[in-house]
Amino acid sequence: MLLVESTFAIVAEPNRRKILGLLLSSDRSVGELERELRLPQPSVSKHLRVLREAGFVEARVEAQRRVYRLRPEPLMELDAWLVPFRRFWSKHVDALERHLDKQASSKKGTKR
Amino acid sequence: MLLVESTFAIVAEPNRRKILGLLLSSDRSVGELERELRLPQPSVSKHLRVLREAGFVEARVEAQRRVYRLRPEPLMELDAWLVPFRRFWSKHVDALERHLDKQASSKKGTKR
DNA sequence: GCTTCGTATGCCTTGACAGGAATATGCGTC
DNA sequence: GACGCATATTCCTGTCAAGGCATACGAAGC
Repeated sequence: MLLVESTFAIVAEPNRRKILGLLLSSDRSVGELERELRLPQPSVSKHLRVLREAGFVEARVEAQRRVYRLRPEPLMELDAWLVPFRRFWSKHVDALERHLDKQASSKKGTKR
Repeated sequence: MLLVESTFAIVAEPNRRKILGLLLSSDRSVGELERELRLPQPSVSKHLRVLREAGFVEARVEAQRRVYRLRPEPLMELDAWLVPFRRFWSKHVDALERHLDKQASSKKGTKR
């Protein structure tokens, strides 16, 4: 069966992050996720299983469909891990502003 | 050569998280990390290389040693990804409390 | 210039997933 | 109860990264 994957390993998978992002705005069935992500259905089901077993999502049965919804706890764990690092970089405000400037300018298409 | 690994994949590795945690309190040489983590030296060097190439750390040369120090940017990226999820769970965690407090703005209609 | 210390790199093996295809299960409809 | 739709599971395969080991490299001291 599936081995112990940390919270971090689970969100390391790009398609799983996309699933979480979609569920952020609203609950979705497997078929909806399948279409929006343009992934084969077995792939979606497998990712959902990983997410479900790790507590990221839960499913409710609705007729023949399973509608998945987001659960906050695992991502809160991830967030908690970041806390001491946030304290660290808040001491480096200059670096922070440089970083945000770069991001903003690259979004606007302004080359450095 | 090493392939491009996402920020997420990089922190998914437990030993790398330990390295980041140690560098949080103070800069450290490879040998210090090696002893504190009880890892073989090549392993430490390899993890440091991954972290360095992804911008998590940088090294300064000090005589024969290389002293590594933390850089905030990549973890800030990770933090940025979490922002919308924080908004999500803040609606859920203290939903009850907020419900009572928000009676003043009764016209808002904040249900889905 | 040889040795030693500190660190990096190369090679190899192993294991964990992700992806694809086929198949199974489960529910609703007729 | 056969069929069809929605989802889950199984099997197989390829890939890629971590770990172990040996070795290379570079600086410093003798």
